[in-house]
Amino acid sequence: MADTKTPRERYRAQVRAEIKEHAWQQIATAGASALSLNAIAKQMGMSGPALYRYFAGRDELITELVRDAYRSLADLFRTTVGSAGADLPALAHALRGWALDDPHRYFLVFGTPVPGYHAPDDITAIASEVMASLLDACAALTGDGTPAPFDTHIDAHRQWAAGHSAPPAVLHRALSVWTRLHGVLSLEAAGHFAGMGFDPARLFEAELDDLLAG
Amino acid sequence: MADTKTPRERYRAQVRAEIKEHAWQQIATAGASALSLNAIAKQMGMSGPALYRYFAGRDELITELVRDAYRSLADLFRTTVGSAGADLPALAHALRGWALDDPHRYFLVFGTPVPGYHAPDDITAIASEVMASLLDACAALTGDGTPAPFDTHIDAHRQWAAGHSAPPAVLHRALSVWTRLHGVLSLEAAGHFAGMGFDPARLFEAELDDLLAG
DNA sequence: TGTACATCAGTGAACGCGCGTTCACTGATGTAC
DNA sequence: TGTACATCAGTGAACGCGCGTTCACTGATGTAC
Repeated sequence: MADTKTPRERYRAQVRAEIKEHAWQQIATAGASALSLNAIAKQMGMSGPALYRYFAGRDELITELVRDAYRSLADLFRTTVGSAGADLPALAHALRGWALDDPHRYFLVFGTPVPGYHAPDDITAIASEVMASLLDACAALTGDGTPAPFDTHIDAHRQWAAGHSAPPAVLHRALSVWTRLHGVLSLEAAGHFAGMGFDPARLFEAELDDLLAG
Repeated sequence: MADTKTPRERYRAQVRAEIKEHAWQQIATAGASALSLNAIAKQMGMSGPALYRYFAGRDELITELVRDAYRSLADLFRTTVGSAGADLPALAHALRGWALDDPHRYFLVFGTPVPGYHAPDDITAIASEVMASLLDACAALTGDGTPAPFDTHIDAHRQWAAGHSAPPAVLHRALSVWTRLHGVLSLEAAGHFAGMGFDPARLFEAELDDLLAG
C-alpha cells in the first residue's frame, strides 16, 4: 500500500500538471488575459476539447493557477521563516525574487482582479498563511515604531490577522510592509522604472532599510 | 477669425470625443483588455467600420486614451500646485481621488503595460510633468530625511528628474512617495483590502503621515 | 489465462460568437465658379 | 443664386481569425469473472 494511486490517476495528475505548465508559460509571455485553452491544447499536440477531461473550463483552470501561485508564495514564506527565522529582510528578498521571477504571476495574485471574479474560500485561507508569516516577521522586530492614530483603528478591525495575537503597532507595520514592498515591486515588475536610469534593486534596498528603521 | 475650425472639423472632434467617452465607459466597466471597437460603434448606433474614419485602429485609440489619462493627471497636479502650492498632502489626496475615481484608468497608466506596447515620446514627456510636480512638492518639505546610501546612487542617475535641480535626498523622497502611494492605492483600487475590515482611507492617511514625518 | 464488459482519454465536426479590419459603394455636406 | 464638382461620413457585406464549449463517436486501458 505504498501508493494508493492507480496508474490512471497518476496519468491524469501528470497531464493536469502539464496543462498548467503550458498555461504558466503562456501567462508569463502575454499575461493572464491572453490565456487560451485551445492554444494550450495546440502546444501539447492535442485537440481543444481534450482539455475538458481535466478542467471544467477556462475559469476553473485560472482559479487553479491562482491557487497554485498563492500556495507557492505561502510555501516560500514558510520555508524562509523555517531557515532564516522570522526575519523581515529575508522575507522581503524572497518576495522580490518571487515577484521578478514571473511578473505576470505576481500580477495574477496582486494585480487587478479579473472582473467579476471572486476567490474561493480556500484561496483566502492561503492568503492568510502568507499574512501570518509577515506578521511573525514584524512581531520579531525590536522597534515597534511610533504609535499612530491608525493603530487604534486597526486594533478594532483585526479579523484579517486571523487570530494572530499581535499588538496594533505590529499589525500596522505588517500592512505597511505589504503596501510599501508592493509599491516598489509592482512598479518594477510592470517595467515603470525602465529608462529612468537608476537600479531598481537599490531602490528596493533603500525602501527596506527605511522600513526596518521606521 | 474667432474660430478657424470648419464645421466639419468641429463635427469630427466631437465624434472623436464621443468615441473616447464610450471607450472610457467600457474600460471603467471591464478593464482595458475588454475594449472593443465594434462594441463602441454599437453603443453609438453606428456600424463598426465607421470608427475607422476617426482612428486608424484599436491601437491608436488606446494610445490616445493613455495620453489623455496622463494629461488629466498632469493637469490635476498642476492645478493643485497652482491653488494649494507645492503641498505634498494636497498632491497625495488629489492622486487618491484620481485613482479611485476610475481604478481602471489608474491601472491603464500605472498597471501592467499592454504586452509589446511602448509609449510614444510625448506621453513620457507628460509623465515627467507629473514627476515635476511631485519633485516640487518634495523639495518644499522642510525635513530632508536621513541621508541614505541610495542617495549617492540616485544622484548619479537623475536624468528622469528632467532637469530638476533638487538634492539627491529630494529625488529619493519623490521616488519613495511615488512607490508608497502607489502601493496603497493600487491595492485599494484593485480591491485587495476588501473584506479585511479596516478603512483603506485611514491606512492611506497613516502612510501619508509617516511619509511626511520620515 | 482468457473472455466480456465498463471506464475513460482523446478526436473531429460543429455551433455561435465577437473580434479587427478591408472594400466598394451611397448619400449628404461643403466648395468653386 | 445656381450649378458642377470634390470631399468625406457612414453603410453593409465580406474575410479570416480564434475563442469557449457541446456532442457523438472511436479506440485504448483497466476490471471482473
